[in-house]
Amino acid sequence: MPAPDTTLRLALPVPLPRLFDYLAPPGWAAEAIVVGTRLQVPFGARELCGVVVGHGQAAPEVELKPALAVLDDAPLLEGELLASLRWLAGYLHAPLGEVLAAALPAALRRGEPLPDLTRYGWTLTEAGRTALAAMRAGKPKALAELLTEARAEDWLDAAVPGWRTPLRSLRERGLVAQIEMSERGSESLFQRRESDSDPLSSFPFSPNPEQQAAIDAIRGAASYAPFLLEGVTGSGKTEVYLQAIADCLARGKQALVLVPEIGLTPQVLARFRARLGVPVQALHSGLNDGERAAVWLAAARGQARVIVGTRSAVFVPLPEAGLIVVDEEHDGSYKQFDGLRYHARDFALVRARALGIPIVLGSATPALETLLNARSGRFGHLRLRQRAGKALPPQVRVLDVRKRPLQAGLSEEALAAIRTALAAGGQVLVFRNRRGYAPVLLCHDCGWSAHCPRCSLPEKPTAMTVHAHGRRLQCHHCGHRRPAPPACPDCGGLALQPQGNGTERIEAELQARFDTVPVVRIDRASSGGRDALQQHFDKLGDAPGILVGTQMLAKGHDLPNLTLVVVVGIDEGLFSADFRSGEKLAQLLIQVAGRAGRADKPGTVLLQTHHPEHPLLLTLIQGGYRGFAEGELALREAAGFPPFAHLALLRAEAKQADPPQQFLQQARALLEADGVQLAGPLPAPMPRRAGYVRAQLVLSAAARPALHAALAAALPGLYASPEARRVRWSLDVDPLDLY
DNA sequence: AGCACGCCGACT
DNA sequence: GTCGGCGTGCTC
Repeated sequence: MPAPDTTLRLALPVPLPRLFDYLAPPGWAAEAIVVGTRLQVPFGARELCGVVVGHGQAAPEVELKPALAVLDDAPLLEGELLASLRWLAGYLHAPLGEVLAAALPAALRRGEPLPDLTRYGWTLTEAGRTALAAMRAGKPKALAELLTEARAEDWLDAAVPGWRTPLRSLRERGLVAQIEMSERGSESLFQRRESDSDPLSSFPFSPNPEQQAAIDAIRGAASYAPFLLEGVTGSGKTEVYLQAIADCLARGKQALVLVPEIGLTPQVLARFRARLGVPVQALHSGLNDGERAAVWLAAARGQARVIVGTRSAVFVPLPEAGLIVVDEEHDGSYKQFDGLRYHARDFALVRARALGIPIVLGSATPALETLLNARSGRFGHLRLRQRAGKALPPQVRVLDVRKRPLQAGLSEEALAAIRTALAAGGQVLVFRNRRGYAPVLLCHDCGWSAHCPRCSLPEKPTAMTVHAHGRRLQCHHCGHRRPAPPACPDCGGLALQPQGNGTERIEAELQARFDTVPVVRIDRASSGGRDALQQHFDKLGDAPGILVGTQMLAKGHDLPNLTLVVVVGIDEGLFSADFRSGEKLAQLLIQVAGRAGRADKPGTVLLQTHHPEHPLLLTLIQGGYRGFAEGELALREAAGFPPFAHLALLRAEAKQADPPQQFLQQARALLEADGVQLAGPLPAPMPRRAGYVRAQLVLSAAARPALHAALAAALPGLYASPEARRVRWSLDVDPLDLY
């Protein structure tokens, strides 16, 4: 008979690549504490909350400490979720403790007790009923009138913004009392429906044949089945999701819906709630820790049946899982950019496989990875080609701005088009392609820009980025460097300039020129949140006006009067240091173009560029996103980039330049392996940020196993190396950006 | 990552 | 004379 297990193996939230063993707390047998339970333990000079991930026998070489307390009666992490998280730790080469910490809601990660899932509500007391008639008109009275019926707090949150202020005055006078309502998830939160029968039943929905085929395919999946649902804006993807979710609910299963950060608007939630007719739990950054923990736990207990959330919602437990939907699957916000660098879409696929359920990835502009999976037959490919309504596609025109005078980045032609659109009573969107690109040198006279002569394909050039205050150019793929030319090598002109006009300057210029209409700038700095964004749109109304902004404006709120979209700054996307920039630009252009024009008024899209003949623009305009994607996939294959190769990026930064170089040099030596190409150490394309010098090492391999083997072999040495202590370093498996 | 321990400058 | 700078070492 084997010796009984006497120790507990814990995953702790520290960036150390190992587990820690403890004795059971006094009065406990180690065997009685099951895997997935949280324990409070002493750790050095502090206390931590860790998760039991195994048992063992006492090792004689180290003196083990006893744990301080058992925090859960039942395992918090178990089954498929725990198994998938173990897999994720291996895939990301991250400590299990860090992965589990990322998966748990913050309150539970800190060791707080499980939240109370009781729904509380408020209602009038006897005294309140008596006093009601005599109350003065005002907010307290209005609230008191509502509370003649018992109202749940979540109902009040939705129906009466700021209700807690008048509530306080009522409570202080003893007019209201808190009561317990039914459990979270057990009743409809936001509407009483006349017909409480089947979800969706009271809404007429007649799917077109393509929608029906998609719904049937998802419904017919009995086990793991990944689908790409490809359809342009307005083609009815959401209806397909809703039908598939309703079907999943009818089978008694839970559904998880992931949406991008900007996609989780109150409108989207309201639509899901209204159409499904069951409670929909939202999980997003606007919730406080207690609310997040409550939703997470409600999912774990099977009380939450539909969970709609952003990236981190991919970590909710789904004991009765039936379906996962990833909307706008190409969206970059699914990838976490600091801490644990996971990709929620990819992890959702892993979970769906482990859970044995269908998963739907929806997009009008699928990521090339996803498209390749669909093309190779690994994913089912569902297409929605028909547009609801009869909105006409916008007219797209390319504006050649070479040698044209620019006002804050805008050409005379663009300004004239804006003038005309405003005069006709329309609204204008001036869209500035994403800021934050590494600076690239561009000749304004002829459009020339510097490409790496060593590693560029002629058709897929890799731009060299500007370093050393404009004196030097460097390729961050292969490290090739050369001095920046004093004049354009092609046309001899002296109009070489790093790209980039911020939205502030564009706004100022437009405001000066068009002082009779409102000019509203929207970017992360100027818009404080979802509500603020909506207020900006409200401010504009239907009247002529100009919106200036980046990313955030690419989709979302409908602007029925938007007749002209001007896109500037696309050259940085055409010629960028990053191999994915073309894909991102194509996705963005399709998205912004989709915002121009409505059924009755076709819109116009103007693309300002120094490269009117660029193949990306030509294929996109002629062949749409699919045309672009086919060409881009061929180039990626030829150049050996994802999805035909697999990358990992080792980054390091420090206040001085030397330690990152030394660390990465050391890493390079450790990572040398068959089937893995290494590039670097190189300065990061944006080498300085917040006083830190950043450098990186790119790993690439044709086959994943070789990449992972090299990482697994090298990481222990990296953690142990003295160089590692002198830098902040991180490993990014499947990086989205090479910077 | 924290947190302690450990040796050298400007302050009550 | 101390408070405090952050270098390096460890955490079952």
